[in-house]
Amino acid sequence: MAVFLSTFENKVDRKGRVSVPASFRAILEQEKSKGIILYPSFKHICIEGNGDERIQEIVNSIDALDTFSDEAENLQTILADARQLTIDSDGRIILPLEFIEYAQIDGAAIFVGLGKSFQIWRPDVFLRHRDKNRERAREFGATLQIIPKNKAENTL
Amino acid sequence: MAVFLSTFENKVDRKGRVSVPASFRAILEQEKSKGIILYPSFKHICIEGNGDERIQEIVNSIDALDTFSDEAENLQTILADARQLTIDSDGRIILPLEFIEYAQIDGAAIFVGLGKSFQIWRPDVFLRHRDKNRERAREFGATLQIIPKNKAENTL
DNA sequence: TGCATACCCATAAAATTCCATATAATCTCC
DNA sequence: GGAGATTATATGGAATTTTATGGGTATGCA
Repeated sequence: MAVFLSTFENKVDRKGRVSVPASFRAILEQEKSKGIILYPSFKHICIEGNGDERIQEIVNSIDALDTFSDEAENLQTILADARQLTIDSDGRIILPLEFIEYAQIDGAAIFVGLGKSFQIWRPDVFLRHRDKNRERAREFGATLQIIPKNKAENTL
Repeated sequence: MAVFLSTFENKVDRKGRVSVPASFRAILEQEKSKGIILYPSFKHICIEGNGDERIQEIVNSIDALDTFSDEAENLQTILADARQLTIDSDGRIILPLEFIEYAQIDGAAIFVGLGKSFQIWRPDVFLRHRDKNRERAREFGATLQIIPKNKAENTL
């Protein structure tokens, strides 16, 4: 399985266009993803990104829940806030204004690979976030649990 | 399968006409849906909408239930209150007066993608609803369980 | 006739496609 | 192994197409 890796900083022009890193595009293509799904992060001031199979998983999860439950509505919030964007022939997407505003992006954006997904940040905000994370990791020591393949579960 | 995603605000003119978002139209077309089916929401002050396919699922659900159960009656109410509307050559529908009144729509409407269905709201009412949902989702976001693709095959 | 609906057209804004170029990465042949 | 050639990537701008929306007109039914 190919994963989103590394970070790339690209420019965002006046129209909100930004190149998707070539290596990310290659992964999406391999997944046969028609486009790219973006939605605002719950936790951070950044945009979360996935191939479109992730959305299928969310829709299936909603179906498995009681239609009127709070859990179903929580997941529907993601769908309502998400946008499916097509990658143009030059490998670019247009960042919708609401995402540019939410992530405070202006002139440039950083794509951060997180394995199964990626994030898009305003560069200086991301650098501060990374520094904080590194410091915390040093403090507590990174105790990463590797989950056996057959027990892996997805959470947001 | 394509899903209804994102939110779009469109104007409602004096005749009650409103453009169906192009991406929603594309999904209905792909489903070969003859039109668009709307009915008032049980839970919220808004209109629920979907293509023929989803209605077929609701009909099948009713069949599977005890004819005299409360749940069957609820679902039958949906069918009784539902209207099938045609999308005109410009991609618009005419919102029936009873729905405009129920959802208190006046001048503009927001289409909200929820995966297999969507909702139509009065904009300011929806914004309040969304803020509430976002807050709750953020609270519980970390525990949202997404069903992995291979485990979701046998739902619905 | 009067109201509701379908159909047609015009236009402005937004999205998409196309083209050009500069820079970085890769290849090829000597 | 290295210089030049070739390809891929990122980026800017312009042209074209799609979408949203307002208005008008014909059609039909009560």
